[in-house]
Amino acid sequence: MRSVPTVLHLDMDAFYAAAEQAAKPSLRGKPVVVGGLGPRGVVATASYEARRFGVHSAMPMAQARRLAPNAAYLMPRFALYRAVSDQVMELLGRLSPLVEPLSLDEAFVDLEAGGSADDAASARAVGERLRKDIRAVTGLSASVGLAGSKMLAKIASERAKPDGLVLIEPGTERELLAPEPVRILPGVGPATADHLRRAGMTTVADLASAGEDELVRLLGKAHGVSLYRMARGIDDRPVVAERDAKSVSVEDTFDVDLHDRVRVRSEVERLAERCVQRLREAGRSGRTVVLKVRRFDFSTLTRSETLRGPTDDPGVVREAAARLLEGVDTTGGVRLLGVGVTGLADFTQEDLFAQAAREAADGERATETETRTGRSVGAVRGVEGEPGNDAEGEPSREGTWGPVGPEGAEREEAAGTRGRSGGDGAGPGPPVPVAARRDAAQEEVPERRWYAGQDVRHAVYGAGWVQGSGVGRVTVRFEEPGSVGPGRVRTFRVDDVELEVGEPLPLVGEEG
DNA sequence: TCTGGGGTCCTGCACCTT
DNA sequence: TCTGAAGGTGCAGGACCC
Repeated sequence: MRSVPTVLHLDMDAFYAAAEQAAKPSLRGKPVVVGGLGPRGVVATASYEARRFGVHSAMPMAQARRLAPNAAYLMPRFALYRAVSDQVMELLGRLSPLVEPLSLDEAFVDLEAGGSADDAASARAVGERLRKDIRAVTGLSASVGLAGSKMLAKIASERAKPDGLVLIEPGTERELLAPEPVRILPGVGPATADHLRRAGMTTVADLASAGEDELVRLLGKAHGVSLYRMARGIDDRPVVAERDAKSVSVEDTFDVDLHDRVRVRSEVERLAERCVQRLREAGRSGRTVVLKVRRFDFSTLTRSETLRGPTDDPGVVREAAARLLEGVDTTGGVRLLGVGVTGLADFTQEDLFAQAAREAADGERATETETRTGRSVGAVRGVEGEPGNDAEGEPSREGTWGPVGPEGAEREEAAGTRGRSGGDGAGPGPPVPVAARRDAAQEEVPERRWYAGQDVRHAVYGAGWVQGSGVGRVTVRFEEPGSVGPGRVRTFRVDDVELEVGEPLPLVGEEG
């Protein structure tokens, strides 16, 4: 808690949807919904125009389509969002060395640590200038909250939305929070709110007057203590710049529940390989392998196994995940599978083994190697019984073809669904999984697939984006972020050789 | 109506070691 | 040698966040 409002919370307004509107002039002022387009997709972000129809984040896509049938439904394009996010984070970095990104579109900044503000007036000025700079550089609007703590800065930015700035003067927080519903406090979700409601507490004032002991009794030690403090406006959490990931995971929801046990197993192995690929890209290894299964009835269970040492070997993770699957009953069907790795380290058991081997080979300091854990390598690898898996181990890191762009893997993450269903004709359905793409590429030239919102380039008409595709045709609108007014629409055969995948264009000219 | 994906943190229980 | 308490670790599930 500070006596000056120098904790800044930045939140980009309807970020994904706003970025799409900035990239596609014909969508400006229109309802836009970004999310998974498959039958089990959900809304990631809805533009403010779409929100007027009742569409909001985490809503099933099918429901969103019923509420706003005329909205534009687009797949997320993380390469674009990440590029914009990098620009924004760069601006924040100029204000302070202490910037804590929460996601692509949100961050805390400690203005005091950066010496950029030391009272309410200077903090407000910094916030307003930041909003102007963000608009100039990205073309997008952002909301800013300023307060003496992270909790209140976040509440302030929520109140500032859209496109505003709210400063909460230190000293006024208790009074401000008292009448608010308990859900305003971080960490209070639907379950906790319901729990509290049953105990007769619906407002922050109710929590503050209930006392710490009562909240601990209801919610447990950690949650109860922190909630009591927050209810009284006390939040001492510092802005933390560096935070190491603690786990890496991948998961897929299937368009149709899987019943075939062999298929389930092959999907688990494929997910394990994708997980290890991500792990390796991050330069990490992990010790505990986690399998996640969501069954037909939405019940979810996890199974985990801790290895003797950290690994980034796809064969080891694949086999561990397969072993975990053995103990799970999948009769009735599986709608989601996931594989994750926790207990991350910057080295692998194999590194230690190699190091120990080198030292042993040197033969000079035999006693020193005693304490190393290299001896358990045999166990980690040996259990798997796959001494040769290194050769086939590493999955393809490119493995894309046709219209699936360089950020294919990211779209796959966000699409939420997999498989071949063509959807409703407005889009070609979710992208083809990496493994399937690799297999197909080896066999024959597959039909090219395009998805709604995708960037394309035509040899004659230039840059544009896919409006929809189906029955062998793809419809493209030719416009760029800087275009004046909606661009022209043309329809092509999906295999038109003059049409190719395009790169996201900067939302604002290079000068911006 | 029908519920994504990638995370973090906490709790409770079982088991093992000291 | 046996027993019980305490603490650490592994595991599973739940809640929450963006």
